[in-house]
Amino acid sequence: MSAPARRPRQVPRRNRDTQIIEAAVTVFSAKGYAAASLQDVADSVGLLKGSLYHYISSKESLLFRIFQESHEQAGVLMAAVDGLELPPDEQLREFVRRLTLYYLENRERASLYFSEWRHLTGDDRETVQKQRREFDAYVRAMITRAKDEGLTRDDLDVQLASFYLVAAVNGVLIWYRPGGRSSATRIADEVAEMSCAALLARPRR
Amino acid sequence: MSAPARRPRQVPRRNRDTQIIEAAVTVFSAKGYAAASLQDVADSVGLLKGSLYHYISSKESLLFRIFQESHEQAGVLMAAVDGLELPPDEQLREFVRRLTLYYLENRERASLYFSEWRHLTGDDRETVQKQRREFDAYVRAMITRAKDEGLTRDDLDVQLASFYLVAAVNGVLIWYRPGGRSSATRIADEVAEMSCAALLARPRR
Amino acid sequence: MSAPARRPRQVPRRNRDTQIIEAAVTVFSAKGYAAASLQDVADSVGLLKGSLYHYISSKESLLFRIFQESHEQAGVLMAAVDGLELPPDEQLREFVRRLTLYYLENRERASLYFSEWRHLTGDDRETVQKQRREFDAYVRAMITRAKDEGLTRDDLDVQLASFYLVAAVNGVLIWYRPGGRSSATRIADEVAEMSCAALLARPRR
Amino acid sequence: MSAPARRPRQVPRRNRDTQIIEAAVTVFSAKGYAAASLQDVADSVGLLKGSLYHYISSKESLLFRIFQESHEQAGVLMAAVDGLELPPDEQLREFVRRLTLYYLENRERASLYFSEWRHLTGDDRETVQKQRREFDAYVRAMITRAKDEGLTRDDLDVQLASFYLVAAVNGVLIWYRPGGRSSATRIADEVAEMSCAALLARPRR
DNA sequence: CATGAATGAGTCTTCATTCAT
DNA sequence: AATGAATGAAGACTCATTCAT
Repeated sequence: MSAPARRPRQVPRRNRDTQIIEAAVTVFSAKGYAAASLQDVADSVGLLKGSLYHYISSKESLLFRIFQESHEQAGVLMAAVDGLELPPDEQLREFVRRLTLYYLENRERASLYFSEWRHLTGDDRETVQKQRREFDAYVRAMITRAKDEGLTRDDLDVQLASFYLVAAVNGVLIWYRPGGRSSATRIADEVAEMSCAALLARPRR
Repeated sequence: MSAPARRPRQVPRRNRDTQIIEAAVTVFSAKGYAAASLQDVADSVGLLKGSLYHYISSKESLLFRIFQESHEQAGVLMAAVDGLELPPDEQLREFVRRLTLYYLENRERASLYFSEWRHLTGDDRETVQKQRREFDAYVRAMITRAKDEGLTRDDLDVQLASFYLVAAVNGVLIWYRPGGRSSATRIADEVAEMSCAALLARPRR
Repeated sequence: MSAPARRPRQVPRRNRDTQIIEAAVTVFSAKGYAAASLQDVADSVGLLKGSLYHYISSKESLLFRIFQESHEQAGVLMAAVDGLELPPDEQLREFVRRLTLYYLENRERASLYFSEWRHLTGDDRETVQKQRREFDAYVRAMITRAKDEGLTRDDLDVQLASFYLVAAVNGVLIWYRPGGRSSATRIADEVAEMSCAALLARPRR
Repeated sequence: MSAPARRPRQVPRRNRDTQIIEAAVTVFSAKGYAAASLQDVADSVGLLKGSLYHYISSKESLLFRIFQESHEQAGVLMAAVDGLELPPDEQLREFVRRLTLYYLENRERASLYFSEWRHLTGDDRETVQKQRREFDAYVRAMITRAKDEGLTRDDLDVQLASFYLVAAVNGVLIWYRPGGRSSATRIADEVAEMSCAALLARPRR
């Protein structure tokens, strides 16, 4: 009794919030949002189910927060690529390369972003859809610029091409399994190469 | 007398089995397998929840049957493409075109196949994984042949390229929304064009 | 079409009724009445579940009919033993011997009789309870006679002794497993020997 | 202040766990495990069906826990009898007496133990079967010892006799109804007397 | 902050029973 | 007699969420 009140947790308390989000990313990504339970999340941060509600307001809000993080990171990536001020074809290659790398390093988060948006409702859903449209618009603009400069096939359907591009790059989330023969950089280079080849006119090399 | 006039029930009977599978495809695809309930399926075919069990043995088995249908259809498609006996590059183009068309016409079924396999367990899961590996092997073989005949970049990573290809084509399931400006054939042609461009060396055109 | 209408079943139709009861005895005895399903019974006679209702009016009635058969057989046994007109001690031994043999030969039926009466309701239940009381009365009368003739301990509690006897003999239903070292007759003799020793005063042997 | 006045909840709390087990013993014993529902159990402890799962992990596990308690109590009983270090014949009598008393005082629990083990599956079942074999082995050893010291009939079949003994004593669970003419001790004495008479050679009295 | 007990609605599944054919 | 589709009620179990302590 005389012992000074000690923090009983050995787990460093700093940033329970972050811990919870990370646990949720893992759990949701492993089982799918709908099939995952908050119990799983609570278990993996060493909290009781009920205690989670000190940090989140609902299961859905937890998902939303994960999405917001992904969105921010995508924003950073786009800004960084823009900052390079490259010509459209090189920008495209660089964008694909960086996006691929980002995916490889954040597979769980990114997978959630593309497969579980369905489970958001109301405003959360609209927010995310708007953000996704912004992302698409960015890609479309980039390709449009390339086309305007004659770097693509003349008859390229920009909308279709940008969808194709995004899906092809996202694909890495599905098929990549860590520990394969190719390094992340190698994969990113290859994906960028193929994506550029798909969209751009033959470079004179 | 020779053919007694059969009252065709006003309830569109005849193939409850098929009805149920189709309803399940729609429901699972709309809400996700885990979030969808058999209640939803039962409602949409006009049966009580419990009555479904005359036709299925479990929710998972229903998913599995949907998968098996998709698998069979994919088999038909691969056989048809093989039957054309085309050179590798043209075979690739034709394969992508047909697969895209198939996806566009069976969006729900095909989406399930790629996003809900996680919810299969035991033998069902293994069966599906084996089938998926067969599909991948088919694609890989096709690309390998193209590479062997010098139709691709010399340093193309076949494994990586085949993953990329499959994902890019699958992508159509994510972004295509019916009623858009482009016809299905147009889309299929474009997707095939981009996919070939991504993988094959520049043809002399 | 020209072939004469044949009985399609290879299973000899004669006595579906009996078949069903026998199947029910086996199924109920294997799983317990409550846990057994009519599906199981139907399967094991090669009928559909719904078709059973041509032969039975309810699951409970099926149980009741099994009980009635057991009751009749017990009646036959008691009558046969009575017919021997033995002195009480020998009658007791003979009764136990024959009852034991009957149990060994009708383990499933007899087990049901002692473990599943709970699931009868209303009149069925009362009927069976009355029959059981008759059986008890028979045993009690036999022991009373033995006591009256000084063949038992003087202070034997007849009621208690008859319960004990019945339970001890019934026990064979629990522990006997066919294929053991002892023959049925051997077991019956031993059980009779121990039962008589338990109840009767030491014979001068 | 030193001992803050705790409001003892009006709901008789304190050991929900124990309450639940006891309610289950009563309910399972009254209706049979298979026919009893957790609803019944929940009702009788004043909880919602789903809330039971804070305390149990499944219906079967609840049954298993009941069994484990019975097993422990049987262990205590055997140890106590062993502790008396009696000669085999007196040990047998004492064992039967105590076991009978235990049964009379724990009729529901003990009945479950003998009639519902069928509904355990997997490891639970094996555990219980092993425990039952241990119990049988104890009884067999006791009778073997008696036989070795010439206290039984020379040709006694020990295995058969021990089965008979156990069944005869268990019988009390079936026929005893509280409130009868005989006290528990009286019954226990009588059962012990009859059981010893059944197995042992006639003492010189 | 954290607990842990409790809720209430919902999920999949089973099954005795009915009935038109 | 037999089928097989359908019912309706119930059962075990799960889970997001709340709240007194």
